[in-house]
Amino acid sequence: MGAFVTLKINDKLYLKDPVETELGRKIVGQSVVLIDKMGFELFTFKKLAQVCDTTEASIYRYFENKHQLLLFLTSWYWGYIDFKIEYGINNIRSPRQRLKLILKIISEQQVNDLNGTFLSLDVLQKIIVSEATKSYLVKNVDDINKYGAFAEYKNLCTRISKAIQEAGPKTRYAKSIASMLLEAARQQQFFAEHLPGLTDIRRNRTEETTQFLEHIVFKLIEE
Amino acid sequence: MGAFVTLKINDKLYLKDPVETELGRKIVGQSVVLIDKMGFELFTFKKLAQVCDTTEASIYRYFENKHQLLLFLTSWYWGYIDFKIEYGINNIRSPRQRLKLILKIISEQQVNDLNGTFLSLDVLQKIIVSEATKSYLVKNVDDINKYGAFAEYKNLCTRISKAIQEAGPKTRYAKSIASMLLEAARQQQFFAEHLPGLTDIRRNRTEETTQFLEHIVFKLIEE
DNA sequence: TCTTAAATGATAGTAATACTACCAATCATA
DNA sequence: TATGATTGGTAGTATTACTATCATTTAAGA
Repeated sequence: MGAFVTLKINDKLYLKDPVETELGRKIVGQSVVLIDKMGFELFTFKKLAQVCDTTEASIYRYFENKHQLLLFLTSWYWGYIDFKIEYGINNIRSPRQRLKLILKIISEQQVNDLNGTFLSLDVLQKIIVSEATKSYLVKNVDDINKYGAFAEYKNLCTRISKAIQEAGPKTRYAKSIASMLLEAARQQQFFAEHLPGLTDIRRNRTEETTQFLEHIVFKLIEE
Repeated sequence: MGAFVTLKINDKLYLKDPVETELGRKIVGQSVVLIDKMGFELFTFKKLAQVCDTTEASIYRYFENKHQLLLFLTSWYWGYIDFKIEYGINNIRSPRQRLKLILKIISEQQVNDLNGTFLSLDVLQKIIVSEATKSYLVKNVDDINKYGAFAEYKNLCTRISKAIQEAGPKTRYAKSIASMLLEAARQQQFFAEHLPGLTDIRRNRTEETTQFLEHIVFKLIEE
């Protein structure tokens, strides 16, 4: 896969499609590195312009502001994960096995299989862990939701919810369980790294997060 | 309870204890209202000074910056919740009933039983839902964690984790389950309000969140 | 009551942020 | 060769996030 993934992203998530141009891809690629380095709060378009050898004005031609860029990045990531799941579960018969694979994909360490693409998946995943919730925890969430800014995330959540229902048709609260798992995957990873007192998962042990998710999901589903 | 709750907060969470002075209490009380109104990103000390009829400089005498204020508010809230749980489960014999009460307290709509106090609990709870994760999702999380900024949250999490162990001694991943529940309580509430496609809980139905948490926790614990 | 220290007010100033506007230069294409 | 799209470069503005200084008020103790 990797090199030939081209995700179509909601065109409200940019002013001008960054994937289409050299500069656009550079902006997106470098933004991931920079946000990872300094955190979203200290990240600015001015600093991004410097590392891209371009100007602030040029970046503003692609994205209205840094929050829109964050929406773009998160949507891209969730779109990628959703694609990976779709591709992966395609030929798996057992609903329980499908669910297992889904949990693995949403919680495992992503290796950079995007050779030749404009962004490195492993760094993107790092910023997803610590910054993705900021994409929706904003005052104008309802406005940006209206034009479909969270479509990729919802798709993914719906897919997981369906997989839960297939593995356990009588399971209650399937949607809530799906979103809880999706959030928990990142959250427990963050806690393991920074607030270890809040989790049983150990640092740099993403496989333990997968195990945790499996453990709870198979107790929650009901046939 | 209410009127006589005096929580001792880590003194690294302020420059000068706001609870001690008239102005300090006004700052804290109004900050909650203002953050609720405009969201944490648009909230500034200048605007806060205006509604408090004071100056920016005076506010900076209490808090280093708005993030420290957020840490203060969240710590105060978790301290309060922890106190409420301690007080509530005191005379309950059954571990399962204790656990039930805990889930209720962390997920139910808080009524403002703090008459005569400087802040309104119901509004504080609203901002906890949408802003609390921002207290730890910052680049310098490790530094602020070192001086105990998250002590109240950890205490609460540990208490819940223990309650889980008491209700189900063989339960695995008790800490992770505790933090997951604590986060899910707010998260599902936020989704119900703003992104209903991600949850089974309906708007303004906090009792459904409680039911959801109960449903899953009693499937997860093992005797 | 006088004195002193603490708390607040008032004002000013600085560096950085988050943009917007404008025009010139380049580049691809018809 | 003309045209339009893309980018560069510069400038400017309002706001943010502070810090510093000094005057005034208030509270508390001798």
